[in-house]
Amino acid sequence: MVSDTRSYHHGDLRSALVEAGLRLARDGGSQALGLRSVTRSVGVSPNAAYRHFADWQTLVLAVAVEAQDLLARAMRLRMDAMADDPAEPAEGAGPGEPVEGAEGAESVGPGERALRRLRGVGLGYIHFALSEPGWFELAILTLNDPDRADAVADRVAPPYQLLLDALDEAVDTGALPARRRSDAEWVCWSAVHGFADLATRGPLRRQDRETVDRLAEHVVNTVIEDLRR
Amino acid sequence: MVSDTRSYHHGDLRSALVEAGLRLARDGGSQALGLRSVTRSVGVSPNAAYRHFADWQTLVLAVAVEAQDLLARAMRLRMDAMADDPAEPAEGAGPGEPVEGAEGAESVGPGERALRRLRGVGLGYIHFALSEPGWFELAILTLNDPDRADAVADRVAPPYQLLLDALDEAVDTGALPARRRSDAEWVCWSAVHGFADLATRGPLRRQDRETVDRLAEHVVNTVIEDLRR
DNA sequence: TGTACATCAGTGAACGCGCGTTCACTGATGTAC
DNA sequence: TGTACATCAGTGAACGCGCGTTCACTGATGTAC
Repeated sequence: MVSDTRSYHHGDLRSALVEAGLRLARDGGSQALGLRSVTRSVGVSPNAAYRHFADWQTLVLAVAVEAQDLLARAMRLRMDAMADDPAEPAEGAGPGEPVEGAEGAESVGPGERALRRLRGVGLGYIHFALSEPGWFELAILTLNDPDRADAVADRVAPPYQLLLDALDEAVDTGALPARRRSDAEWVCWSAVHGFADLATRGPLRRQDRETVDRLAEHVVNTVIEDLRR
Repeated sequence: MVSDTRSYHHGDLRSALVEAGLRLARDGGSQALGLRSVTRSVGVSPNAAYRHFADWQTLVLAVAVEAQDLLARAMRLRMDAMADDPAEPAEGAGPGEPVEGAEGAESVGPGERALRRLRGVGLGYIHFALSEPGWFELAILTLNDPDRADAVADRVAPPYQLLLDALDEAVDTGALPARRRSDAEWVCWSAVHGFADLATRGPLRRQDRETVDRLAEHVVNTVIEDLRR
């Protein structure tokens, strides 16, 4: 994206490959991420990729990390939007507008804000999965190769970090009883991730968006409300 | 499995292929289910499969249905075992022994029984996923082909039916407030399925079994307990 | 009870395809003197 | 300021592989008369 001078040397092939991978995966998921299809999409010979990645898996991993960051970004947007206004922002997950103070413009307390951000974590996760199933699949992808997987597994996934932070914030503000904090992330993550999977690949996959959105809110609200008791 | 006379005609090639598929998928998941690998494993030429299946996807679907039944079977075993004894049965998911009245031999009320069976649904699902990840992957597999997927999607999945029944039973016995019944299956299924996915493919995948079991019980108990309020 | 013949359930060879990877290479870039 | 040369970042062709599927076939089975 830097050099427009199409020369023999590409300029920044590495980023170009990752970007192309992201573009392909958006429609076709991880399946679309062939080494040949990615290089073809950039307009470069297949083996050119080996100048920048040790092998095919490394390339896929690099794209997956990017997808994880996109997921985290979408979640953050949703969290911020919900903190200021409990009503859902107009449009889904992508790089959309944050919807400046729509109607309920009176400020809310820190506890309520924390709860809203916690809901935003879950709904952001789910809505990203629904809006960008290809990227979502990639973001949660784990490769089978035991050694390889650790390369990504060892970094704390940004989406996960957002959940942890939101839970801590909820405890700090008194919105969540401290005794309920322990292992709460697994209850939340399980419910939200499970719903996302059911809604994208599972039996809810063909339900109309409205029903799915309603159920998503029901699941997220139920889990969070119950956690507070 | 019927004819031992290894003749030119196989006898029951269809079942033999499905069984071989199950055997291969147990170790290698859906990835191991190639048309060639399955026929090879039976000792038959690749195209012989076309006498019994329209194409490769149909074969995979037949094996997936079988895996779904295995999952349901394991869940039923766990449900029955837990109904009589809240302690976990000695061994996991497979065709194990039901563990006849271990220690707490006094009978329990129908409400408590219903709750235990509901817990059994969740824990049976999770433990099957942990013990037989290959089969589990296949059981929840959905093919991308839009027309094709319906063939399996249209049947009510036995594991799902077990959940619905257990929830209804819990309401009937008064163990679960009727007002909480609506959409409860999605809360339960999301949490349990999500945990199973996190534990088999996700970040919990390398945790020791003990920790995972503890978390599994925590998640299942939390969701069910909270549902009762 | 025996024979002719249709049907069934497999075989063997080949199809085209796309994959990840390796090899020897060459054009472009930048640095030392 | 110009030239020699090492290094870098690509190319083009080929590798072996395994895949799902199709073709014409043949051996086995069972049924009608």
